[in-house]
Amino acid sequence: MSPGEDGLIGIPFPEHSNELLSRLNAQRRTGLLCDLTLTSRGARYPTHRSVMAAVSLYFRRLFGAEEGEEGEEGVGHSCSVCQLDCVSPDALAALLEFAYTATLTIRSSGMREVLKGAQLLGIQCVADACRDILGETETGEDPAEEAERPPSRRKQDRCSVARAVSPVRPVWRSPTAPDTPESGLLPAQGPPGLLLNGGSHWPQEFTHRPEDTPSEEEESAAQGQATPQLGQSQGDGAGGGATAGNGRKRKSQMPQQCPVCQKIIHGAGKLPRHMRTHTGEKPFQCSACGVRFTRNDKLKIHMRKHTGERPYPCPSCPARFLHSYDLKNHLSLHSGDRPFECPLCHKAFAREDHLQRHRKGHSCLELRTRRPRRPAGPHPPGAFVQILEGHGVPVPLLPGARVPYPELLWRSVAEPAGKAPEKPEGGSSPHRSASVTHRAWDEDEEKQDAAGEEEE
DNA sequence: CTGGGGATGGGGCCC
DNA sequence: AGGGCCCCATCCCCA
Repeated sequence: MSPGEDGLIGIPFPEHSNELLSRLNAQRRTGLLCDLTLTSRGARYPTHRSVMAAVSLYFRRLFGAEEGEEGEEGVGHSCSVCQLDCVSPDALAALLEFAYTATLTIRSSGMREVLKGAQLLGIQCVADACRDILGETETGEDPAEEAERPPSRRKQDRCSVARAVSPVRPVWRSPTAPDTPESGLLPAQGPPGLLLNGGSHWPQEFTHRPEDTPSEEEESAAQGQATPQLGQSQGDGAGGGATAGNGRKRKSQMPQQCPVCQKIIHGAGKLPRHMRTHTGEKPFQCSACGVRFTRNDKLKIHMRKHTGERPYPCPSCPARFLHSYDLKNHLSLHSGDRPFECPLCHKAFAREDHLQRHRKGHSCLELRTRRPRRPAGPHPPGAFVQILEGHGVPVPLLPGARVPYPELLWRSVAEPAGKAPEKPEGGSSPHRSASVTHRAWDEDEEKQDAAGEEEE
């Protein structure tokens, strides 16, 4: 195609932020490029000013990185060590870990210290998470501002203005004045809580994730709320009628938001289970081999290895399985069913994940020049986007391969209106997705046909 | 590259 | 409300 002058093309790299953070964390661990050392009661933590300023309102103020303060000479320019004895070493370590990994890993017993540290440093989402877990509510909430918050952006609630007023002042040391702790290096108005007076621009800014790109979780949450009747389709049509037919009728009540990742967890009592994915806690230990699990139902299945129990026998052969879904997969072998067809090369798979793998890899390089007019099999939504994603961007089309409306493809990538590939809309049961996806497919097909006819 | 088994995490139903 | 149990989707690993 001729990119020419018809506008900008935005190619998203979803992994970039993770990789960036990961590399920054590696730099922190090795001390590379660290220009700030935090200390607490003798413990020293090398870190990066820019990261701390990005995650902490306190440091942002301190370094003059707050919006509109660029002109000022932030105190941080002359400081390389920040003594934070008011925050316990463990809490400080946890907060730093959070800053560089977006995951807070702490013991329950240390929660209060972390909360205190998060309040002091103006790391509001952590403070909120700790408060949630501790069952506390933030004091001094301004009902007026609360009412102003758009209800659809709950995530921002986590980033509300820090109002915690702390009497504790961190102590600064500078290489030039190592022994003059409070030598005017503190922000004029002290700790972050004191600095703030309800500045309304701050909640938007203070977040750990890009604001404009809806997260997976948000999307799924939004989807769940917008179309609850679709969300229950999980057991409806999973290939071959594996379900007993009674179906799962409705979302369970009480969806809860994870204070760490903001994901909406559905089902009463499921949040603690989810939280263990963040904390890494594995309270369920196998008495036979000592392997630990985050969930007791997983331990129970694990125990089948020791007992030799394989409760899912294949009716057609002697095979027995540990899991019901293994049997389900296995049964498709007997039936010969291959309901998952690659829309590019039409190769069929018995398992959806195998199709996904096939499409993600480079195994499917054969682009059809013309699709069947009304495909019999299911076709995932955003198939064209996946053409691009499957082969990297930009697309190294095979010689002779023809893609009508290439700009359409680019636009699909640049403006992923429906977050195409990760999770096929409305689940992935082939029968269900067929009805959902045919529309998108047909639209594309019409355009494609039109283009094709033009060429002909 | 594909087939197959296993692991992990989320959701629904039930108690 | 919390937890047990089950099913599901997805990912990883190995042959």
